[in-house]
Amino acid sequence: MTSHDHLAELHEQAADRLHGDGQRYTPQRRLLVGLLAELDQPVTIPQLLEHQPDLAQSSAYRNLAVLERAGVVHRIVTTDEFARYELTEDLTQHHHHHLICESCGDVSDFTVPHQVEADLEAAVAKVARRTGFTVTDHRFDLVGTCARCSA
Amino acid sequence: MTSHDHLAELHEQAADRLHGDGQRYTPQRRLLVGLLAELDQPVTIPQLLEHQPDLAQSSAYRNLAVLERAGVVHRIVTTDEFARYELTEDLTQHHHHHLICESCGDVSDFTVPHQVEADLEAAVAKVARRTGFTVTDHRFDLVGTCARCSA
DNA sequence: ATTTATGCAAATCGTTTGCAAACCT
DNA sequence: AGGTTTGCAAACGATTTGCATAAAT
Repeated sequence: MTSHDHLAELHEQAADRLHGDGQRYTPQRRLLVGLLAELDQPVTIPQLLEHQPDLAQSSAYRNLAVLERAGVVHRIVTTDEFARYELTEDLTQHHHHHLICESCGDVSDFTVPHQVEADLEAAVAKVARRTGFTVTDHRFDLVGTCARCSA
Repeated sequence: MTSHDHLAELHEQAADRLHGDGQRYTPQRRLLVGLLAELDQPVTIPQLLEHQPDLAQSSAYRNLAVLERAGVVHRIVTTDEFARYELTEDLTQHHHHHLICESCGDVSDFTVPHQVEADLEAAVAKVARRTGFTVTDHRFDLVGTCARCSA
């Protein structure tokens, strides 16, 4: 499967989810999805606008909110003042976690061994049972200093 | 050891850390530390002001920032618009994680079995080695709906 | 034609900051 | 006195919203 096919499939899935939510897959929404796929790491809205200066800021906020409600993008809040957006895990095919750099604010992805992930899941299930909390998502993020900033 | 002793020790440790950072342990800072100890869960500044309406909002923000720099409190950002504050783990003696309710915004603590925590630590160390990232903190939080909200 | 999306500018709201009075030491 | 902390009100800045225009169906 070529990268082009991947992209085509991604857009198709995005369109499906938006339509399922009664929304259109407009050119600008398609553009945002394409950008997020290309950048392949959680990005802020200012970063998106840098790549695409002709996007209106308010429309970017609005469309990312629409995409989030439809389950196409995921919004993450770290430690700084900007929210970051990335494609949802089930569109990118891999469950991952985040390395959050407190110095430059950058966020990158990492994965843990399958066994560790399975243990985490088991612990989550137990906590849920014990507390009556309904878990929809878990986050296992590392906070610190990235290689570039500590150099 | 009585709860009174606990509190006295807490204040002593807080004072030490502030002094080590060249700061004073003023009555208002002591009040904030006492409140956080009493509430025993991450709270927003509006919540703190509810409990202590005579606190000036700006001073609360400023003093919590001072306490954070001195390592007495920890600031956490969840999914809503408010930052939350709690005493740092080494002052409360137990490593814990957070249950974040997307419905009411409430944050409560939970712990996982020691073995799971150890596996996590090992995975963290491996990722750090592989990526050159210096890890100062990890967060393992569950996002979902609390028992009260799903009732 | 009617509904939905877009872009601009203005509003919102948690948080930060300037400044003068109160408080240490 | 000299430096710090406090409280008020004003400023800040990321995000949201009102409204008029432009697409889309």
